[in-house]
Amino acid sequence: MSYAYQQIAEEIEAQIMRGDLLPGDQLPGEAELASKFGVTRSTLREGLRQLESGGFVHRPSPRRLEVTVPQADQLSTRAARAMSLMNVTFRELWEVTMVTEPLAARLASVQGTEDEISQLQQTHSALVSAEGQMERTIDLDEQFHTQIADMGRNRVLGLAREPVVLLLFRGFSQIAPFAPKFYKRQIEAHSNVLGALRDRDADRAEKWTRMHIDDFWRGAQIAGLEDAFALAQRSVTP
Amino acid sequence: MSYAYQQIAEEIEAQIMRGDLLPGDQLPGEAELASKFGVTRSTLREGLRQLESGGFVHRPSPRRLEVTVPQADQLSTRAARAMSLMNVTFRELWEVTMVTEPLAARLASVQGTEDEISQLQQTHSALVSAEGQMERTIDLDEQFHTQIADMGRNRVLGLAREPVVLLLFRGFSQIAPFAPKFYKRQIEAHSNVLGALRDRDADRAEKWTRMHIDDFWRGAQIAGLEDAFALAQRSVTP
DNA sequence: TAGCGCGTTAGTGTCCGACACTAGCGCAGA
DNA sequence: TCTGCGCTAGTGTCGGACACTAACGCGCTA
Repeated sequence: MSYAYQQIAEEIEAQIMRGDLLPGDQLPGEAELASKFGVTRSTLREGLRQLESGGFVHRPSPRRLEVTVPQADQLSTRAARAMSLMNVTFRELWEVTMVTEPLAARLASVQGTEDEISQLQQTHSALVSAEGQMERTIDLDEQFHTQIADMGRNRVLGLAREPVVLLLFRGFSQIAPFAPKFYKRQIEAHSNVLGALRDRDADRAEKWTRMHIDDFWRGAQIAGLEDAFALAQRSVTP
Repeated sequence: MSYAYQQIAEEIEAQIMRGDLLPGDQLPGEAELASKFGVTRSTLREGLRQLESGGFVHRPSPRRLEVTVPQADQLSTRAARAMSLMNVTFRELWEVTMVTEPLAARLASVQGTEDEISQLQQTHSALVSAEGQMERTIDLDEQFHTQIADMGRNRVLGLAREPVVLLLFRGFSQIAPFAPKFYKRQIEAHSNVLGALRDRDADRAEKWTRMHIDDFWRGAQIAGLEDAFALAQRSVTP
């Protein structure tokens, strides 16, 4: 509140929240902004960095600074890292996932398009043929669930569940060695969820999802992970 | 990735995630850091601003820069503003709240201490005596639910629900004028939830919470808010 | 006339040096 | 030993500078 760079960031953020600046709007050059706020470019730039990392502005090209809506994946990554630093346990993650994913499935069964369902089928097929490959299985599992969440047309659910699921499913890498048959059970569960979605059967989709997540939990118990800390390791994205 | 200030922020953040830097650790002075990274103070400071706004470092005193875990309320505020900018609807918020709050109540009935229950009672009493005062009712309502969520000892749930509930309950200000009797119904519902928690009755606590949120939704329907956008207005915190 | 290539220019990322202000340390005095 | 004061180091801000390049406009050519 007291420092100039902070005031600048807050002021511009407030203008965005108020609607004075709309996503897509281009901001003036740094020199102009600096003189408008009565500070040096160095100071102004510190404020801009803060806004940038908050996701309120970004540079589509080096010469263009424009207002944006914070991106979902940026928020998810931040949240996941924060949770990891807070040493949240798999139990905490699981308890939440037990309510978000069944909801996602229910919504998807109502809102999902045929197109999305066949895309989901493709992801599922890829998962089937990845049996035994841990890293790939984790990625595809996460993708399967995220696709379902997207089908539900609920961005709030998307934001709330993404970091949680991200951290939880990473735990599969610690479960798989203890229970190799989990690959098969996972495939079977996904297959049942997919079928329910195809039939537009909300209750069945929800029920199978719940059982699926519950099964995951049994795996975590076998691996002794219940109260272990979940780690956010950045997966290599080449 | 390419700019120096960004590399610095990423490098330090990585050290924190990796555990090379632990929360509470003090960082060297800016001059020393700058020379360590081979950049000027100005450039280094831009990186620090980015870390600061990400919640990874903070200044307890102007002379001390230390590593921190991102604070929950900071993340919630960011998420709430992002959701608001994404023009999320009350329907989306409600659908998620319908699963988070009942879960919170269930966990609270198991994990909550007697002390916390009596604190909750106090919040409830304050709500009763605030009947008719909209702003105060909204604040106390949010506090009541947040206290329950905290009782559940699940930080993931806390992070996931906070921004959602924050935005949703603000909508009460648009419902109240249409349905003045909602004050009474809210008080009654809270009272029932409180009773269930006192009896450690998880099912009843969950059920009443669900009904309570559902009731809220009926109010939103009466006010025609179902697909209206939820706004994140910063409440004045003096 | 329309399309293309090239030079110019404005704007960004980074650097350098400087100064006021103050938190926190050490030292001197009681 | 405790208290008060000056000093120092470190932060926030300033002003100016320079290399590099994206974007614009201009003229040239077909």
